[in-house]
Amino acid sequence: MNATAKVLEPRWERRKDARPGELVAAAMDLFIEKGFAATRLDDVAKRAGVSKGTLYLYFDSKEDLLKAAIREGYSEPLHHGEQVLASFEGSAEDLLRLILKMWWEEVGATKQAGLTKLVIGESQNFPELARFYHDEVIQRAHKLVSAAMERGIQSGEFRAVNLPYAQRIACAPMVLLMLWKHSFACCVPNTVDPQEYVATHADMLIHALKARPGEDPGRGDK
Amino acid sequence: MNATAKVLEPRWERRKDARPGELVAAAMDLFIEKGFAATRLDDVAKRAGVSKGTLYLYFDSKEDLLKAAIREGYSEPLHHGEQVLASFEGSAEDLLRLILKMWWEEVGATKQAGLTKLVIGESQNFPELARFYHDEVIQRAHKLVSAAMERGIQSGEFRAVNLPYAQRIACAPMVLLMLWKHSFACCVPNTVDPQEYVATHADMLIHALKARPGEDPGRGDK
DNA sequence: ATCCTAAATGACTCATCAGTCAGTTACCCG
DNA sequence: CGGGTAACTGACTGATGAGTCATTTAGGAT
Repeated sequence: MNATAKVLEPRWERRKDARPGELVAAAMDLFIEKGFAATRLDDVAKRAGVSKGTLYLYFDSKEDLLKAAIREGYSEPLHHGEQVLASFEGSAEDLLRLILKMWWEEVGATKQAGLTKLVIGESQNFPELARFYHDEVIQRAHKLVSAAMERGIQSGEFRAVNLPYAQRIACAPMVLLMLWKHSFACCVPNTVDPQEYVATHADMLIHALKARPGEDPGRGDK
Repeated sequence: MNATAKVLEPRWERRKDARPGELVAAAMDLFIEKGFAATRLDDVAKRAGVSKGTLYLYFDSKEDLLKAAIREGYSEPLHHGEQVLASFEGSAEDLLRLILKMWWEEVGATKQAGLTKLVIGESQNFPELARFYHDEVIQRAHKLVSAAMERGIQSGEFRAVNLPYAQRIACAPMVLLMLWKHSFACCVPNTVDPQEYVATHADMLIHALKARPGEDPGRGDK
């Protein structure tokens, strides 16, 4: 070392405000990369540039850290989707296509998509986490898609499908593509082009929903 | 027990042929119930009525045991599906509806559905397992659905959709319902009726696929 | 009856890691 | 400048569970 180092270089800094965010970011990366059980809190702390003790100054437990990562990862794209829904002025078809496109661009294509897999995998071990994810993420996403479809049904653009189920079925291919990307995609590369997948899904969905003169209107009030 | 017991009752029996099957059955139950990491091999052995040492006479490792459980769980329903496909004589619509119905009855509604979740969750930690599942289960299921859709396209009953993608999109809601049942269903009960879900999916899918006179026959582009 | 061997046992090792806490030190305030 | 405090450290504990292996014994062979 040099002469100044032993005097000036502090071994660490006090950064109370920045720590939680840095820890959550590190945790998100590692949870997504390795899975929940296989991620060591020592590694999370190291990546965030602190020791494990510091981690426990800001989070109660490993589960608490995961919950924070989920909240962090999904709140923004969901908020964006809700804004678009509120302000969009166009056909229900275009709205639905836009929502699917945004879903992929802002969640599916990002690393956050991996969080979905985590939650599904850990839901048995952490029921409270599952409930949290259900209420804060799934419900909001479902409301978005429901609202777009409902708009089309009201205007007569779509058939009167059984909304709570049709809406789930509209979401399923998007969720499964996210899961695919974080499970089989690495073992079996280049099998799915997300662009084409989402485009095909949107087309099939619209085709399934569009009202056509002289046809059965759907099974809406089953 | 009785007077003869102390002489005649053996502490254990030699049952070389029956052990592997019993161990796999026990492992499947516990893996599905608790997840892979949370399942202790001591418990698997206990449920199968043997000690952990015996387990290692028949399986190399915990991963090996999981692989055996997967092979055991899916080979029969897949085989049944392939038989039906080969012998079915009817419209492509009816074939597709039948396949979805069988999928739910023979896999989705049974405990085996939980294995899908396991594999997705552990795919990062065990890439070889992921590849195995992809080749032995996913590929075969995809071929089934593809073949049914292809039949409809050939006969002019269905539109000429982008088959590799449309087929994935047809499977996605089924897979996601299986995952739902083994993740959020226990925390948020009674939200989804599988019968109605599968019925709605089948209707939407057929609606999306059916060729109609005077409409664009092709890939649903605008 | 008794020998032989392989099926079965279960106590053991050893590595892992979440969570703790007594001690250390940056940095603010007077 | 030098005291106080709260941010930070990292060695430690305690629990857990996969995988091992020396020992026991069932049960067929002779």
